[in-house]
Amino acid sequence: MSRPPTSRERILDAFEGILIDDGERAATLEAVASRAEVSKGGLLYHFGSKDAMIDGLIDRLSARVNEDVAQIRAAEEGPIAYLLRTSVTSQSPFDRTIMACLSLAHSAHDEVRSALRGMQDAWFAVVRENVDDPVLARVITLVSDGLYFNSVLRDGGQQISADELDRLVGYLRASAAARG
Amino acid sequence: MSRPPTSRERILDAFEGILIDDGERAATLEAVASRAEVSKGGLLYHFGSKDAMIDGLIDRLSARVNEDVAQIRAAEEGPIAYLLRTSVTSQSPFDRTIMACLSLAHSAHDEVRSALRGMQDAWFAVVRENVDDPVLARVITLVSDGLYFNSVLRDGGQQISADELDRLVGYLRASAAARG
DNA sequence: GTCTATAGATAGATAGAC
DNA sequence: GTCTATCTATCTATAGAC
Repeated sequence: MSRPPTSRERILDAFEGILIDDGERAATLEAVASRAEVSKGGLLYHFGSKDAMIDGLIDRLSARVNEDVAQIRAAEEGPIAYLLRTSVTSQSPFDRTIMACLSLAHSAHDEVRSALRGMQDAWFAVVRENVDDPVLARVITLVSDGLYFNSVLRDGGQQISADELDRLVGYLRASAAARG
Repeated sequence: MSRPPTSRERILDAFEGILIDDGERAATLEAVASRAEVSKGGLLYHFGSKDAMIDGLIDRLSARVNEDVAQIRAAEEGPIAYLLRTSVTSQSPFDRTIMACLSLAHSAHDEVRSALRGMQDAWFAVVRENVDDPVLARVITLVSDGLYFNSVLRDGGQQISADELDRLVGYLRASAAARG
């Protein structure tokens, strides 16, 4: 387990880091290579073009979505609580991949948006397995989306507090218990 | 009223259009100038730098937020319904300004994020004027944020349907009537 | 107030040595 | 598998004519 990361993984980590910290425009091949501590030529050996590097990030997102859905299903506190708590950015590898893809979503890259829609659809499906009322299920997934939206605009310190998140989770779980 | 738009306004419109259609990277001075049908030099007479153009967009956002908050307060169907219905992107000038600023929010530009946070805070304050329960008020504004989040990932055709939006509005208004 | 021309920096990508 | 050197295109911004 826990081998030292390959160059390929370090490059994707660096790409994510620059996208999160400084946005899409800053994520040049040179900047990514420098942060990953390889040369531009070295980077281009692993990803033959910038588009190929973006495809690599999309593949990583898809893999992590699948792991996440399995964890939502298995969560001890229940799927609603797990989904909402993990929607407040915690700097987990999965969160970082989501935020990085989000910063690419506005560009012409349709594949990134499509992968993020797939993530949303998977989340809605898991919630529906546990919430009969489709309107309430939509409210829950939209609150989750709203928490991600806020992560884009607010740093850790300005995010929703643990207390308020607890009350939010309690409110929506109670609604689900009462209505569906 | 309804004078022909000034060059300044046409430049901001073009800037928004490119940000929405093709993302931040496509919004070069040359592309904006071309879409606004002025030369690069002509653009730089009105906005001395790209940062100045972004500041112009932020000023436009702030002005339109103020108008919107007044309209939420005056809305006949009530503030909750008005806020949620206008959170589904309708291609109104205000929506376009929001989506354009959103595509800049991931970059280093802190002022853009700050202006968007101000918008969210103003919305939350208006909702709180009409919803006593702070948790429910937070749910409502997060659903609104979630709808904007979805607008980034989905075109008009894929967005939430009018029927589902009606059910959503009905559900949250009923919750507010029952609890606060 | 709008234009053309151009400077200076930096982008993505290729070639080829090691 | 990683590097340096280099090509070409494009970016932001300035200068100065009209």
